Amino acid sequence: MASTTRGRPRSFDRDAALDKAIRLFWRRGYEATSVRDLTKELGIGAPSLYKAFGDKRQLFAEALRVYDEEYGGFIEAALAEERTAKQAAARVFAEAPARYTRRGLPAGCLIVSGDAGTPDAKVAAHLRHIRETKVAAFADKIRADIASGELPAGTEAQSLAHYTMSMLSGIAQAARDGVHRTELERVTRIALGAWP
Amino acid sequence: MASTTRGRPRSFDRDAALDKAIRLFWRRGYEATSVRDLTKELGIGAPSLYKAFGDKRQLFAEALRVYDEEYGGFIEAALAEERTAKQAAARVFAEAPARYTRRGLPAGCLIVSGDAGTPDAKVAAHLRHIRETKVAAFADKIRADIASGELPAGTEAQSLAHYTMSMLSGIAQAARDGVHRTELERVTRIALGAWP
DNA sequence: CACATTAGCTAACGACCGCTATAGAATGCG
DNA sequence: CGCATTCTATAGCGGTCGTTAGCTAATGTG
Repeated sequence: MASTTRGRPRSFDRDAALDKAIRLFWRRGYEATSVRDLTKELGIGAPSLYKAFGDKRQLFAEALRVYDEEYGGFIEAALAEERTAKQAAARVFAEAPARYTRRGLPAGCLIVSGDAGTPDAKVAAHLRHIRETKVAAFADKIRADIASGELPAGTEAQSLAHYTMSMLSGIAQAARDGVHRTELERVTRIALGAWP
Repeated sequence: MASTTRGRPRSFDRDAALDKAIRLFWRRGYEATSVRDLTKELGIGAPSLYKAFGDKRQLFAEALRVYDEEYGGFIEAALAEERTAKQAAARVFAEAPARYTRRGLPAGCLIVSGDAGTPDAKVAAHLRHIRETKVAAFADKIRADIASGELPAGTEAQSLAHYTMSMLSGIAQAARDGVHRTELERVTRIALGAWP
């Protein structure tokens, strides 16, 4: 019992459908993406969507998780792989403009703007939590560098982390407004100059 | 003809109602603010709202205009009143954290996030245009300082303007996430360090 | 007073929202 | 085959969206 393959098999590729949902949420945000939009884009009926993904909120949560792994996870990668916090910041600042303006993908960042204008408090809180987690991770790496003497003793870790992530939010928003990659790269080059 | 006071007089204060509408749009954005929300908050019926302000889009446009004069115009003021672009940036960076976290007012900035998540292309384009205008105004002042030798010859005016305004977008978003004024002030203090 | 003019109220329109009951189609198992 | 199980398609639920028609109320003008 609790067998694996009983009954009629699913007639669509769940992963491919999820990827399409990710792009739709990415482009329009949670609120402006309707279930009808999703069923149309995914090429499936509403009941199939609900069977496969739960409800709209659960689908969004899963989209967020996969987005963060596949598209938005470059921040965690930089924090993990670079030796110093400043090198991580430099790498994030170098990569973000391209990430936020990829051809064939929506501009900006789902985690920055996905909850924009939704009255759904749970969705907004979820995204805020993800953003806060990223700030905290950056602050941790900064603190480690302060402790090791890599960064000056007076450095305000939390504020420098907020600075860096706010800068990313800002250029993600600019990307949505149509600012080009090369210009965003000039902006982040300036931004790195504020680092101690 | 085209007389001033004919017919039944309006039973509510139009300016006060507009101010309430501004705050509602500011808090929730264009899309998430329904006409019903507005009529409830403004204490008037829907037909009165439509008579006094046109439709929802026109009301939003008027809210934007007045917001920019009363709440968001500190950027233009700084550009006009400060001698140098850097002094203007310093003033904007000093003022913005308080502006974005005023007690009794919504957090963040209507012009930054008012169009968030709306499928209404006209509304989005309108706000984008306002944002672009502000970037351009900043870039103009930077260019003047480059011409006068106040700023180094190699300074990228457009990018420095984008940097400054993206930083403001970023902290406006952070303010919406609940980051406090004092922390935002530390962030903008860091941000000013990137200026030449 | 009668009348034109303007505002307010009730109620509703058609369209869309997220979601689902119901019935039929496709599979594995016996 | 017959049957349980699982997915799909149609159609529609109750609710909200922005907006407005139709009527009443309140004003200035004659």
